[in-house]
Amino acid sequence: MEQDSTASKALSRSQVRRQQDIINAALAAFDQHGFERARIDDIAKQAGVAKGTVYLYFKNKEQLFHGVVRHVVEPALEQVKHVAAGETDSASERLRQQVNAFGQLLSGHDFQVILRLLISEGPNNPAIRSFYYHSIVAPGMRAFQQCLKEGEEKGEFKSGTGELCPQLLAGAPIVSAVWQILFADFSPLDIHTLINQQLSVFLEGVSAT
Amino acid sequence: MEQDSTASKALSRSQVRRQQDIINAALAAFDQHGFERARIDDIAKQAGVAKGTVYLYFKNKEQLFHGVVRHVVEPALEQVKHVAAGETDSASERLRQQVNAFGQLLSGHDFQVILRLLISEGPNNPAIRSFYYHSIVAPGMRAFQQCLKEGEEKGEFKSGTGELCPQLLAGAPIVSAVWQILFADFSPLDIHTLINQQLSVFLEGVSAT
Amino acid sequence: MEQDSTASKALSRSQVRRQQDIINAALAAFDQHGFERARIDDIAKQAGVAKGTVYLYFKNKEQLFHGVVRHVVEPALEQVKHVAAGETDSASERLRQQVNAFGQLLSGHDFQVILRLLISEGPNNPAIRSFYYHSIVAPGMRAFQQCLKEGEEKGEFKSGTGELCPQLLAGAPIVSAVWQILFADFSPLDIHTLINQQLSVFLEGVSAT
Amino acid sequence: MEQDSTASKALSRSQVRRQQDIINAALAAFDQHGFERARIDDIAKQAGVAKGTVYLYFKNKEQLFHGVVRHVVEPALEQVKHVAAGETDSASERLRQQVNAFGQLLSGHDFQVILRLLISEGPNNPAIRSFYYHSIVAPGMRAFQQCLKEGEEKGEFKSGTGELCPQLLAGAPIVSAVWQILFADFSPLDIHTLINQQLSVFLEGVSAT
DNA sequence: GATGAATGAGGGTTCATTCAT
DNA sequence: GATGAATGAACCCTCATTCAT
Repeated sequence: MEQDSTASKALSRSQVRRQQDIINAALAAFDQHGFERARIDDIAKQAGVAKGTVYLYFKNKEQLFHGVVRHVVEPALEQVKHVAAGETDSASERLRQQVNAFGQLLSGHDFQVILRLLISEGPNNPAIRSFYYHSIVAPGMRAFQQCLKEGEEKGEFKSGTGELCPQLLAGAPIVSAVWQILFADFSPLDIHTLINQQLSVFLEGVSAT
Repeated sequence: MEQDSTASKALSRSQVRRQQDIINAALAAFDQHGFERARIDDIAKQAGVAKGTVYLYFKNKEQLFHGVVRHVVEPALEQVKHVAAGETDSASERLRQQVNAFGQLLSGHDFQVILRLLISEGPNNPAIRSFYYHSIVAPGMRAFQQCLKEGEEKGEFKSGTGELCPQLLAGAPIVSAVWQILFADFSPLDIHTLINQQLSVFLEGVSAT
Repeated sequence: MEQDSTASKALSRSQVRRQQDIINAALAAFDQHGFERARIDDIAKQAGVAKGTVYLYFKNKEQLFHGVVRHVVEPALEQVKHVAAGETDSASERLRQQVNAFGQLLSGHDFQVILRLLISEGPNNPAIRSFYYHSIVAPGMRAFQQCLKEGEEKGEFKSGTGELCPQLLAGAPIVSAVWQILFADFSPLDIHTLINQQLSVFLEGVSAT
Repeated sequence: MEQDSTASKALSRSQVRRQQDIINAALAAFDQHGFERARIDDIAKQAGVAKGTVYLYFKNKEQLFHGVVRHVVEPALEQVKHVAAGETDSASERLRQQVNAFGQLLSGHDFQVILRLLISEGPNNPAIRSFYYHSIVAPGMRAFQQCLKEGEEKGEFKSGTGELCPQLLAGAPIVSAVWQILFADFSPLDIHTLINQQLSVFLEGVSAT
């Protein structure tokens, strides 16, 4: 009944647990050393299993990488749908919620690791890029655009707002995450501050009057 | 006296040429395969030198990476200074120029490669991050902030604008570059369009009236 | 009392069946991939049992190999005794029968597989070589020699024939089998043709007059 | 001028020496343990080079195997041509020479090792089988058949001899080699004795009278 | 200075064997 | 007894770096 829809084979409770352990160990190792330098041996040790066991759950290192990405991204999908489906009257308010939700995701450490891994390995890994794009990015952009359009139609936003690139709204979250990855130890940057500033300026900039 | 300020030893004309060849070959290889997977062997072949020769110019692969980053970043430093020192009366106009210049940089392929490499290898390479931060990023952010402050003082921008994070203005260029790296083959995104939209909305949002 | 003389433990009917299944699967796998490259996993799957089950019937891969060899060789032992004990008057005729019987064995696919495995693995496996030598080869050679001697004594073969190496008569069957293993796909060779030609020439060459 | 016709790349004197060392070490290791169980590490050590060096001379273990086979087989090709081109008047005499030459080859340890390796690995390695068949076996068989035909035409051999399978004459050498590989430690068998006996009986069996 | 053959540590992956269920 | 998940030693091959020429 409560079959996991994405699992290729039915796994027992303890097997699921083990797989999670391996994924978490891999996430930590990828974070610390990057994909290439992460050692399967270390991941196994960290997960408390033998090296060979990793290969019972993932065909090879690349599939393990896929597993890690899915593990971090999938829980966010629900959230994305939920926020996108929000039914607030005010377009501004919905935009605030959506951008904040997006920022919430990218402020989490795991998501930043995935972003970094994606940028590192993505160019040689179209499959993972495709998964990420179609499951998170494209829906997110569509939701942003929908807001902009509706806001314009309702007269809340000035004319032309609906034609803006939705990527504009991703600016603050993305910049924050990249800054966090690269420059956090030279100068801190609070992601929510940045997002709020962006939202304020943006909404002011597109408001109808 | 005719010592090159960054090189540890004086290089003859042909040696400089050779070093450039190696750096260009390395840039191409790092772009194509990422830092870890790029082979010194291939780089040497591409540069038309023997493998050992690479080690005459760079102590090891990591120093070669540094060389590549410097090679791409240094020419931009002049430009940054120049734009920052621009003396246009209008703060809006200077901001436009500065953000456009920043976007110009990040729209170049080489700079996108460096951004990607930085995100990939930076976390394990504080030196390179530091170099990049202090030579490009910090000055850029200072220039942005200076504009915002002056604009507010002159009454061109509304009160509070000078306290905004300068990173806000990096949003469009950074998002464009990341998008280019990851999603260009799923959906195109023109960097200049995005920057212009961001500038319009932003300036509208902070204008004094 | 109803103990199987070669098995270490009494096996039930269904267990014997299982053991046979495993042996047959192993024979097929050894044939297809050779001993080293054959996977216990595949053998188990092919035999319709779990991997661990193989180890209930055979201590390890080498013992499984022994089992396979015995499985193919043992049924032939009866035949060898029977033919060797043949009581035809004519020495030529008995020789014909014996060599043909030998050829019959070696024309079978299973026996060719065993020959190949023996040549591959025998050098590192004196036990298996010894078993094969003492159970099949030595008796066979003795039977050949007996024929030659009796034929000479009876005046059917010329003087000195009894001193010929009995291995001479193994020529055609062995060459055929090796040819089959190695060169069948470049040029066919019919084992029975070769044996008949050998017998004709040989008998002509040793006949008394 | 004295360029080696088979080498893909020109090798210096010392490189040729090194390649020979590696081949010899590999031959010894393959002999002792078989192809699969032979360790590149051991081969390198035995050859007095580092493990990586083996891969400078051979792309992988299989190419090393090819190299070993060629190394043993190629020197024999000259001999084969020479003997096949012999111009003795008597067909019997030429046959004697040819079979003895064949036996000479197969009595050498190296050739026996190659035979064993071929039987072990050949079934999964059509290329090596093909090389062996076309360079040694087929020419040998043609030479035998030519002798038989000419002997019959000259009236030296009885009618029908020209239609015999040439493989008949390979009997003694092959049986000797296989015996040597498998049963030498149970019962010795002198290859030249066997060959001489085979030749005597055969020639007696096909002589015209 | 330039070369490229040689090095050898290192890592992903396989697979015979074990053992808790 | 039967299972198959878990183990971890073993091994092929790669590649950054060195150094004799």
